[in-house]
Amino acid sequence: MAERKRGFRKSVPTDSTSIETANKALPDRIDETYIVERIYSAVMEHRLPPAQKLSELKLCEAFGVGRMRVRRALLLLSDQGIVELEANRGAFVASPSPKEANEVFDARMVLEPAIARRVAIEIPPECLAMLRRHISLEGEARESSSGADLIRLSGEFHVKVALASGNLILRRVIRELVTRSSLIVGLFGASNHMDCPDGEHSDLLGAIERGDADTAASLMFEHLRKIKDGLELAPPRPKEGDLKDILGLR
Amino acid sequence: MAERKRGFRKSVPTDSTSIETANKALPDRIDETYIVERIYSAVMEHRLPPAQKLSELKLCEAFGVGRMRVRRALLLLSDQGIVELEANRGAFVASPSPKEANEVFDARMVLEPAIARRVAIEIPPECLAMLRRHISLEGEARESSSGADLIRLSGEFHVKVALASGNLILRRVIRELVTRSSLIVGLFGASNHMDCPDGEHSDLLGAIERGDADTAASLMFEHLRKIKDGLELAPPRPKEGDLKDILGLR
DNA sequence: TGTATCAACATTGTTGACAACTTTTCGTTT
DNA sequence: AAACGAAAAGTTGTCAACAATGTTGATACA
Repeated sequence: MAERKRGFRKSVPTDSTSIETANKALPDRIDETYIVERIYSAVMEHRLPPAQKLSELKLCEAFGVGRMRVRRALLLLSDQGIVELEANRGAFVASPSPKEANEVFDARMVLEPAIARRVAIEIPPECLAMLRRHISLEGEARESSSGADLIRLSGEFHVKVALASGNLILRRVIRELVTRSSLIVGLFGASNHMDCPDGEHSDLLGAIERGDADTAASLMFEHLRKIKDGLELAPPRPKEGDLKDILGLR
Repeated sequence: MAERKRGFRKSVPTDSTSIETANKALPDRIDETYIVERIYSAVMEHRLPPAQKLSELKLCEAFGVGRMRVRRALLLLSDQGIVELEANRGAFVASPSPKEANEVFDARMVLEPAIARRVAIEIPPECLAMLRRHISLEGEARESSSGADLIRLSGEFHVKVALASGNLILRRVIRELVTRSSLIVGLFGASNHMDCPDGEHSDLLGAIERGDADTAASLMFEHLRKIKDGLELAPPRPKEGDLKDILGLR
């Protein structure tokens, strides 16, 4: 995760459990990481749609910082596949191709079961409690049918599972993939949008709780497979310059 | 891809700790990623030691670019834990604490067995061949006792295993961790430096080849554990402000 | 000799101006 | 009216000067 030591920042909410939901107190010193966090959150909550233009000027105004900070934040985001930088054209929220979408879920299906297994083997009690609380939050959001919250919470669950390993590197990796998944679901999510099917998080946590590593891993795998299968990734939609393909030439 | 090749390659002053070994052809347009790649390589080959200062000016001269490019590259590297930025003091090659070292190997021991398992289940023949060739290169380096090569090759093997999954995200994650491991081995590597014990890569590849996923995963795990156990992580060497601990105060 | 202080120097952080490029607008032509 | 092209406007990329901070070395003093 590389927490850089930037001078002395007092109370940057780099917090690790709650993932920066919304209007929080501004840190007294805004640096790249803060901007990155906010854009991360916006993407997770589907408030920033894929391909959305991210104008430097507007971001400068929004955050009240100079262009340099914004450009650095965008560079970091682009390195993580959340944003795409096009030379002389600017930054856009990433709009993953079906191929990339496949790659993201493929990676998740390799990595997350392993993390679930590890967490099932050894999890601190307070993390168990945290995950349980989180699931009940998901339930509430489902009841009150507050879609935005549910979307965010569904993704955050996976991040928190990774966090329960106590390893911030794992958390970082999963967070990146979950955020990209959020874009993917926004693009290819089927009409019957069952993002994270109801009881599955709960089942997974149950396996973790009783230390059943194999089951935890396999539940995680199946859970991800289900989400992926719920996507409509069929037509490898053209991305750029593939007009000939569309028209059947070539 | 490669458009035009202009011949304005700037002369490389080859500073004392030459980051530029000038083996490779320079791209006609140097961007952040190129600089990042070169520093990655230098770290992997132990040509850049931990805590080495990375002066902006020297990097500018070395790569023949403006300060902006260098600063962007350093930002990316710091985000990946390869470089540490200290406000108003500049960039230094990261010098992981024992705690961070633990975290890196911990993450690897979770992720890489899962990748090995996946690769064992399905690997393209040409990747098998590539891995086999790689191992024979390692053998040669071991014979001719060319230490630098062996160090680099040992790390690269793990990256290539990840690459054999066909998933570039996995490759990227592992590459980052392997590079950080390279720093860690440089710092904590025991006197009897058996970086990647002789036959283990070969054994692992054998399991992969015959599709024995469980064995592949467990060999990878044991392999990493052995490397980690070979480190001397015992005394949580102070990093900052822990002077009191050293002096027994507090 | 060793330590504290301060000034000169060196490096990094930031800002603003300008250049390069893209997009939009608008007038002209077919 | 549609298509084309050129000027205008807007955005991004680059650079250099300046400000802020850290480092070094010299001098004074105990």
